[in-house]
Amino acid sequence: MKKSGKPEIPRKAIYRLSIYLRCLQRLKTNGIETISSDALAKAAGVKSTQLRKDLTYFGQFGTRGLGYDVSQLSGMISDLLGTSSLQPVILVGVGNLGAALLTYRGFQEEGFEVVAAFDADVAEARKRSKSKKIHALSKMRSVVQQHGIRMAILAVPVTVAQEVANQLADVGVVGILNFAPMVLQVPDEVSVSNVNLAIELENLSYFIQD
Amino acid sequence: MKKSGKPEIPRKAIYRLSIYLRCLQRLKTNGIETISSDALAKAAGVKSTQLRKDLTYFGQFGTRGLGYDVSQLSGMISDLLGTSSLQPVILVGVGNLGAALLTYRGFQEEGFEVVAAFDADVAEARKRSKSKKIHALSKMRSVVQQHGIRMAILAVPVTVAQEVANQLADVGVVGILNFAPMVLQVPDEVSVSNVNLAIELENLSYFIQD
DNA sequence: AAATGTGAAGTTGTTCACAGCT
DNA sequence: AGCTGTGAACAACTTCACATTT
Repeated sequence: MKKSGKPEIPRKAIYRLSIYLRCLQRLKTNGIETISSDALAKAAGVKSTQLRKDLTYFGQFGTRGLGYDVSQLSGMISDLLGTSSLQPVILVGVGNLGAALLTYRGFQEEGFEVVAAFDADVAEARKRSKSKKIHALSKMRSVVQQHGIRMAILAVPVTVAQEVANQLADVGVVGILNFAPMVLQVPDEVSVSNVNLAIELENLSYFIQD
Repeated sequence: MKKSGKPEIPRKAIYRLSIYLRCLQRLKTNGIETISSDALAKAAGVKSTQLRKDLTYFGQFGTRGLGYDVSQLSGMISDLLGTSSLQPVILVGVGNLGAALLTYRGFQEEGFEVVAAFDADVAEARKRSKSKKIHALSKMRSVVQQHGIRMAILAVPVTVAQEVANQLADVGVVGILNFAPMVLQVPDEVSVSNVNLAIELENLSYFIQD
């Protein structure tokens, strides 16, 4: 993963900010207006000093003696992360996993809209998903340009992942959430985040050994 | 995540060992018998010194001037990770995501077998998945005991995730791969690995800002 | 010559201790 | 009194430099 603009906030802090945001959103839903670093840290599963340090990387939002304004803080974090407005994304590869991700509501809930899906075999893909958004790979460029797409979810087989990643970079996608179990080679301006379910399980397997 | 037995290998090194294992398996399939730390590191997307350091945390497997024996090294790593024999796991929560994970072949390919799935509403779950493995939550204990299950994939709604996690811990599961977007509270002997797709996307969103 | 293994140096991330607001 | 903000100490991880083996 590469960072372009502000190199100052640690990668891990960014990750935790997303977690804080999730917690803050729940608090807001529950009508809670103010929260201390201690309570929020507990909800997020981190130490309170770490939470405060993470926040000071990009500003000062708290009131001493009182805590943080839930709604203000969640606004600041989502501004920073770039999710304060709905972001359009595409999904490439409508196999088992891809079809499931198309129906997954979690993305929409957190501010991402899957505006289109692509597959090498549109007919087959349509059998797996009732979604009307499925297009041939050749349509990628026009859809990306039309919607101003910057991010893609890549759920194609590992054998074609690199090739499709190249195409994505070529049509102007700069962020790839990669589900293929391999390390993608991409141009500098493209960031990749990897999700590998088998590796997660394997990891767990190590940690549960006596 | 908690570690019980060997505290000496860094968490991050364990994660990378899984990646190396994936690469080694591919090499083995392609009939390659020997590989240098440099080449393997490149395939895994890390520096070669890091790879060598990671390996020395649990032994010495290379031949100077030559490199590593692909098949021997992959054997050593999967022994360490505890995936050298097929591991039975259960899946809890057959909603959108859960149903998809049931059809996902990646787990089987990496040495995990989903032997049973559970849902609060078996009838509804059966509509989403043709799998014959779907049971009521109440059957968890007997299945876990019968198959000697130690790991579970948790894909239930966030509202019931903690409750189901408690049940899992109660019936003797010690490893949970958690897809619910929240921090689970579990007993010390239970390890949790979190996968949060929305957070991954959100993260990416930060890194692609100009 | 080619490649591994490793102590030491360097870097990054986390926690502490406490100063400073409200 | 309660809680945030932060420099400094600490811990974890990564990289370097090079000795060592085949």
